[in-house]
Amino acid sequence: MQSPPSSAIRLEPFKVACSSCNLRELCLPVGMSNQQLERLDDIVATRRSVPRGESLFHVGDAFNSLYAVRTGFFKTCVSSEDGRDQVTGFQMAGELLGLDGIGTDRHTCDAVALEDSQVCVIPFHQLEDLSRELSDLQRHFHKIMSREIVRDHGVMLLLGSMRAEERLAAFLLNLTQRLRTRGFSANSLILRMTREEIGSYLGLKLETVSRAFSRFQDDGILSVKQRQIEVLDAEALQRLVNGTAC
Amino acid sequence: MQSPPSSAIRLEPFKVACSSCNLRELCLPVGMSNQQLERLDDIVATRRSVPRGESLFHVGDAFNSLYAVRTGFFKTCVSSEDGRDQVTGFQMAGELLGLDGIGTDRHTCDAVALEDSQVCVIPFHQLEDLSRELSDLQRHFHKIMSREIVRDHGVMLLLGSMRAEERLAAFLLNLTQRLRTRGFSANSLILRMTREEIGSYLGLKLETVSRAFSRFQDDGILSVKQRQIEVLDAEALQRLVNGTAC
DNA sequence: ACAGGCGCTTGATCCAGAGCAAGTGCCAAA
DNA sequence: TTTGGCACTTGCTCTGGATCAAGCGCCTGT
Repeated sequence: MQSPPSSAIRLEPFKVACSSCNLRELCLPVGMSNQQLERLDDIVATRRSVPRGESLFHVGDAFNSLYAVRTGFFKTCVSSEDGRDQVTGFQMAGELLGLDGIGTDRHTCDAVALEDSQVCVIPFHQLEDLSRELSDLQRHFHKIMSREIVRDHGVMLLLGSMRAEERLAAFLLNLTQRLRTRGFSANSLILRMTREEIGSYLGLKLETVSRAFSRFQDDGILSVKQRQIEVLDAEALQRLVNGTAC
Repeated sequence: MQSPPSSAIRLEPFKVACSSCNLRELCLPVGMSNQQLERLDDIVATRRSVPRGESLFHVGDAFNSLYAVRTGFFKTCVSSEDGRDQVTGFQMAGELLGLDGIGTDRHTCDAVALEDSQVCVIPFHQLEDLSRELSDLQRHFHKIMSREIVRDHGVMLLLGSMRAEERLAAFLLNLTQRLRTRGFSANSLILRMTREEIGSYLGLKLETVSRAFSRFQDDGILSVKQRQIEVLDAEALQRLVNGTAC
């Protein structure tokens, strides 16, 4: 069950500090005082680089740490015994990876870097120890887990009841929303994933995703040049998600 | 946003005790010592009865407590602005409700009793306080949240990549598995939910669910009499889920 | 015992998205 | 610069499940 240590693993020796990280308003430290942040710095001691295409962890790997994305972009995917594959999420800077492993002490999904990425390693048992001391940290960690559950429910709603174009619209709005939070333009984005990965996430085939992109372009909602997307009419996307545009 | 206090609310005045509950091996107390259990008893002080068809909480309700199902059966559902509805789960004895509310201090789904039910009320902030003292409790609570995330990923896999009959087979196997854990027969079960609710959970229309049941009956996999189901060939269900039966 | 209604089944038709196939465009390696 | 391959697009056909419609059966309340 144990994967061989990946050649991708590179531990960075230099000092890592949540307290001086420009993601501290997005990441695990949200809402913590400087004093508390120093305690967190003590346990988040290492970073790890993951080149594009490599895995941060695999299904079945022993679970020891959570990972906070510092730079780059990941997908997580689960697969059934017979090889069916499902992308369960895409993670960008400031988001946590590895929550799936807590329940069984083994990771239950693969986390794959979609571009050269760097993560902060958060040894989980130390995080638990520290969160017994710092109630702000404890509370925030619980909120992060809960929000992941709520996010998953949103994806279920999407998969269970939306049509192809509605799904893609919801996906694009979600992406631009998260990019905006990170200070990027709300209208221009570069997709880090293939049509097939988008399709897997949305429960569609890659051809259907491609056709939906083309349709959006024909309708003047998007400009699509391969993975370079310009959102020309965000309200139209929103109307699609709301089902108003039928 | 606040729902009026439901006529369904009935607080039970008598003593509640996790330490003597026959669900303690399934529920929040898993793995706790007797001494620790007494501390938990102190905060889980009340029960609440929820008659069939009534809600334990609604979307938008203030979040204060988690609820452990003591008896009965619930569904949780989310809905989008335009009224699309999605059942996100079914909960039976020993399972927790309300984890969705932690992230925003508001519930993000409705929890509806599908039969007359009783839940234990677990004031969340007291649970957080106590779990800062009892690392076993803390660890177990984290595992519960993580498993919920993993469960949700499984549902995404189902919704994203399985065919109708495979979905129903997976659903039935999951139900019988959970019933078995609770000491019930693995082969005979009474569904507490309608075809429409099953369909919503599985991303199918009620007619499709009904047809799949009929098909399973024709194939000798199930005996179906309305909501009374006999599993005649569990291996066939398993093969369907594995995709082996194509 | 009876009536009413809801939940369920089943048949017939329709259609969104899957599946298949061919062709294009872009990037990377030789 | 050329070549190969992968990602993507697009057209055509097919099909699983949705939709529409009719009828049945089983509770529940009177």
